[in-house]
Amino acid sequence: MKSDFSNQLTPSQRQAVFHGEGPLLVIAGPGSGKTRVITYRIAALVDAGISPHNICAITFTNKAAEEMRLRCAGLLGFSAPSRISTFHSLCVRILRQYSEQAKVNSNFTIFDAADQAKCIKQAINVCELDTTNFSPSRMLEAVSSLKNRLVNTDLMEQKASDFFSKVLAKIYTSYQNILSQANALDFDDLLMNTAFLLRDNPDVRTELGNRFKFLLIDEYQDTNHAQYQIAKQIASIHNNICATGDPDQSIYRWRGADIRNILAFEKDWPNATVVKLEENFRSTPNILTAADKLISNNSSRKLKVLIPTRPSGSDISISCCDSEQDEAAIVASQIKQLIDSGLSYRDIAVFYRINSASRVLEEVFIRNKIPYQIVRGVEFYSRREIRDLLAYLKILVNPADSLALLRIINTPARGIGKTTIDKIQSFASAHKISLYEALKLSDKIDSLSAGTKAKIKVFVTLLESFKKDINGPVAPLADRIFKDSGLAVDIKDSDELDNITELISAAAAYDQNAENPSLLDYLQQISLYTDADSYDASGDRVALMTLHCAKGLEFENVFIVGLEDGILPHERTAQEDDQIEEERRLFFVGMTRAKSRLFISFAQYRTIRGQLLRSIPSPFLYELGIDLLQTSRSEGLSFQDDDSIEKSIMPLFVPGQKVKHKTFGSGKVIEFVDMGENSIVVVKFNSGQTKSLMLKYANLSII
DNA sequence: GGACTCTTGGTTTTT
DNA sequence: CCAAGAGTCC
Repeated sequence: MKSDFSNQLTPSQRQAVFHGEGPLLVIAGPGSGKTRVITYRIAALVDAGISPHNICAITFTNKAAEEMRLRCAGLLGFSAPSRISTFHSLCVRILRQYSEQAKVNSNFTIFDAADQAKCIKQAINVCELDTTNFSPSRMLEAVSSLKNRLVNTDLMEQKASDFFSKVLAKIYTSYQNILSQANALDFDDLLMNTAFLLRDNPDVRTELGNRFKFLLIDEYQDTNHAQYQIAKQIASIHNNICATGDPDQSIYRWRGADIRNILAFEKDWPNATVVKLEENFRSTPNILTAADKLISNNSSRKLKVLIPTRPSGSDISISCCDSEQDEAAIVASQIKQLIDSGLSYRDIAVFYRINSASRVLEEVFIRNKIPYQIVRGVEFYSRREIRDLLAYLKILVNPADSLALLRIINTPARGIGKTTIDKIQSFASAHKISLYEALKLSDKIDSLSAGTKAKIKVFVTLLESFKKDINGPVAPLADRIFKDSGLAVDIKDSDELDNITELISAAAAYDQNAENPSLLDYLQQISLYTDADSYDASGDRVALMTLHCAKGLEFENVFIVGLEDGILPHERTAQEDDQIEEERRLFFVGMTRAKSRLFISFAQYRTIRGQLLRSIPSPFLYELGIDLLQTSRSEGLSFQDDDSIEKSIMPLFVPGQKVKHKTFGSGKVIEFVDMGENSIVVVKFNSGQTKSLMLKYANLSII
């Protein structure tokens, strides 16, 4: 078998694939065949006599895991599968298996963002605080960051010294209480609890270390502290850890990812072998050169070169558009040209910084009959009708999940309204029982009328009647609940019905394919599933997605839209240099997805929250080392040739010149980019902010 | 109890 | 601009 693929690999790839025991770090640039190396490494290990059961590979997304599983099965000839999954998925399985030591109930519900939002609001209320001063999203972010850094509530309460930390500790504790009452874990809990489980139980650590004798982790640059600890604990038993990643592609710092994990790998594993994969098999030199110029503006990085292996290709196209509608139309027409030249829609992707940017593209694509597919974050499972049906399933598995119960107690309407629910809730908290138990005991709640009690009884009987089927396949149960609960009658439009049908057929597929199918496992797995995982490359459609979603993918032709200051880099990141660097990496990731052609565009006006605002090209554009004016002209787009008027003002804005701006105050010119009428002045204001301003609109005065 | 209107506030990226 | 929540009316 070795000979089967060793000749398909470069020397450094071969070194990584056939590396035996001991820690291994693969620093791999974009398009270097990193995923392929991991896949082959698994095969090579099996070839060398390691049982597939003893291999654990961790990918960044479910989609990546699925693909790797398929490829491995191909290489290994469908022998027993290795454990290939995301960190979260792995943790769910570990927590279920060692629920006792981890101090959780194995039938826990996984709370998603919407559930979390409800819980944090409740927690803020319980603490008698105001959600205007302590905004739910901010507090949730803070709690999440604590968990990612493995700070539990006890530790936080000890450590909290200042006012904000004390408040946060209080909210954190009551948030955790609410979750534990519902027998629920959020995404971060999955990691934190697993990390603690491993830390506090040497037996479990040894057992898992022996089970997963080889641990491979992809996208190591985007692991957070909790994930880092989990990996370290498991691998500490045998040192057979293989991490792969690219510090230049770290784009999840905001989610707790700690780039230091990959930078410090050699310190953590002193005898580590380091393999660099610098050859790029994906993109043309034109694209790589520009991407390299861009990323070299980042100061905190491990120097790495991109070695092109492909022949030279087309220039990068940069389009200056009037508005976002104009931009979408230009993208559409460029796509049509590509199609006319014989390419397929499936070879084209459009990337944007923020999800909301997809709307105008969709509208224009529909008008122009361009088939497309939006690869979005979570969408499908957050649809109302889907959540309703899933809530029925959840309450069957985990009766403590009051959030699910509250969702369906009167959906479809069955005459159990707010007043009744309030009464049941106070009964439940008075007797320290769950909402569902209180429902069952509704006879004992004196304040309820006989009619209401009867309605509750019908509802409880309905749920109980579903319970006898929870050990069977999921799809028939879901179908039965949909019909018998009355949800089916409530369905208004055909889209909703389509979604339900899709859910049920997905459940049927689960019943068929899962290793150990059960309703509990199904619910826990789909909680980790996102629409990004549902990207289907088989359809002949243009893929639309955020730059974050684009990670790990590649396309012949890539469009990146909205290269404007405030969008990419996003204005919320404009404050700190390291955040700007992450935005730059994000753009770098987007660019390096392109194999043959790269189209970049920006609009001069953009409607933001209903307001038409003037926008300025992204400072990143000037870092690409491309003559913007020339490129744009060659595209025949809206750059104007007549720049004679502005030329005369130009020499005034040389670097170092002090200027004054109406809103930003005074500052110093750092850079002047001569683009005639569209010239840009980069000014560092005394406030500390650096802004790129369009000369003709900025109304700068010389001081 | 439920449907409707009005107001307010919030606006990045996702496992 | 949009979504969520409060408030109002039947």
